[in-house]
Amino acid sequence: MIIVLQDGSDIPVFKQIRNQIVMGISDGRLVPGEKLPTVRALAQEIGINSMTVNKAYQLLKQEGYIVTDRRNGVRVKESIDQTRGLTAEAEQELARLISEAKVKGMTRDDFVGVVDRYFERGGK
Amino acid sequence: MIIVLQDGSDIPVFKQIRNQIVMGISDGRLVPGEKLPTVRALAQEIGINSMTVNKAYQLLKQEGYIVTDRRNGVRVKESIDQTRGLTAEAEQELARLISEAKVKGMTRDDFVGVVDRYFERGGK
Amino acid sequence: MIIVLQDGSDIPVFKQIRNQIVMGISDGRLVPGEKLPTVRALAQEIGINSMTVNKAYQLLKQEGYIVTDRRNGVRVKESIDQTRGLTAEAEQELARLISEAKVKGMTRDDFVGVVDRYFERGGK
Amino acid sequence: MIIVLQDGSDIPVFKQIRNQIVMGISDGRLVPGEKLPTVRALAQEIGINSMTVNKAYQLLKQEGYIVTDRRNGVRVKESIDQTRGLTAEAEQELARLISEAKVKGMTRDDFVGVVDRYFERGGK
DNA sequence: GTGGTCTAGACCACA
DNA sequence: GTGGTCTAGACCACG
Repeated sequence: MIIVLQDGSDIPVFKQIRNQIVMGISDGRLVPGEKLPTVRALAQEIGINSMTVNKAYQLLKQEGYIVTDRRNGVRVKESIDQTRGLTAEAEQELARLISEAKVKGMTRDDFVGVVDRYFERGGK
Repeated sequence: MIIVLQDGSDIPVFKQIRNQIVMGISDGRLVPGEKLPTVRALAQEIGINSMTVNKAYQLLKQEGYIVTDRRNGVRVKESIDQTRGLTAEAEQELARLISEAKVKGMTRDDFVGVVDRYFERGGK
Repeated sequence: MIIVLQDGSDIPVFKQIRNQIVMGISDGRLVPGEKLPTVRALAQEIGINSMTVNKAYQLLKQEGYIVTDRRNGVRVKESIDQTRGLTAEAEQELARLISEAKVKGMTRDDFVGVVDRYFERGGK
Repeated sequence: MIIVLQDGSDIPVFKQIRNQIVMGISDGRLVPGEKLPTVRALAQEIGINSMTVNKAYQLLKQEGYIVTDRRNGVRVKESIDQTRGLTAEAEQELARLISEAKVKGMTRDDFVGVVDRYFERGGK
């Protein structure tokens, strides 16, 4: 799996990495148990400092998406918690996106159309 | 309309103001043509630096949500562009939220349920 | 409030800082809303790098003990979640401590005696 | 007695082994004089490097929980020191756990309730 | 060789 | 001036 960083983005690099890995898991490009690149390898591959990669991995670990282990390196967690709900933070973001959609005249069906487009993407 | 700042939020204050005004327009608490408080008045009301309010207004103006006028002060724009589409940035954020929902086991219908909950809120 | 680092400890510095601040809140030496030293100030005071202090503050923020804000600096959170329960991790540690106590012949009352000694310490 | 390693734990493997053996002695699953598996046997059983098992055994020996003997292999010590006290390190950890409990609103009785739950477990 | 920690510097957006 | 991010290097315990 390839990580692509946006250059002038206001999203910090470590969060871009985190986001892309979560999306990779979501759409099946990364499968449970799969080994991720080592901190150093990924850092070199995308040309950044290894502490930044480490920060991304720490975040993913804390969120329960991966496990890190000196023996096995870094792996996608076998069983990710199926809470079937958004975090409060994510829901708030969604509410904002919906507000912005409405203000530009999008109907509920317009919006759900976009949702469906992304929902059908990738694994399952 | 009342602006409420979250204390320890990681969202910058100027963006919180901007977001709340957009949401106010979206749900009808602010109507086209309605006069907004002056920079100084709003700054004092919520107890922050007026530079910060100014920044929020500049952003809203640039995004086409409000118009400023030396005579009339700041008003909600009469005709906000009805592009009926999300910005590329917003769509990318939505894609990320959907990924996170999927990875936690939410189905398309679960997600659309949340969308509907927010869509029915407020004006229109 | 003074932070004292143990030199040869196997507990990382950032965690020592985190622990001492939590204990400070617990025994009333730090009160809700109280301002903590800035990242740089604390770093200089205890003679370590500011990134290490930052790491400690990030952890405390994530755990809900403090709020950080560009306007106000760092403050003890006003309302810390009163879950009235230990984390799974903490409970596991306690279980281990109890095992070690039992194996050395401590009775339940011996152990509760030690608990009481610490429980009565500091603000309620 | 079966040793189970936690996959993504931040506790080093050798310490996990040490802890589980101490807990085994504490709750009676291992009795004084009982023979433990050889380093090599245990290493193979749980699928790790024998250096790691060796490290755990060395630690247990140094702490006075087991004795090693060229003829008899490794055995649980017949008479473990009944100091009836916690090590300074353990007491410090307990103090920290109590702080964290208090800060989350646990009362002394709440905490002692958890202690009792674990104290009644297993032998004695 | 791995992840984890720490340092000494630097730059940035925010307020 | 504040927190937040990032770099380039280093050291450590673990396995």
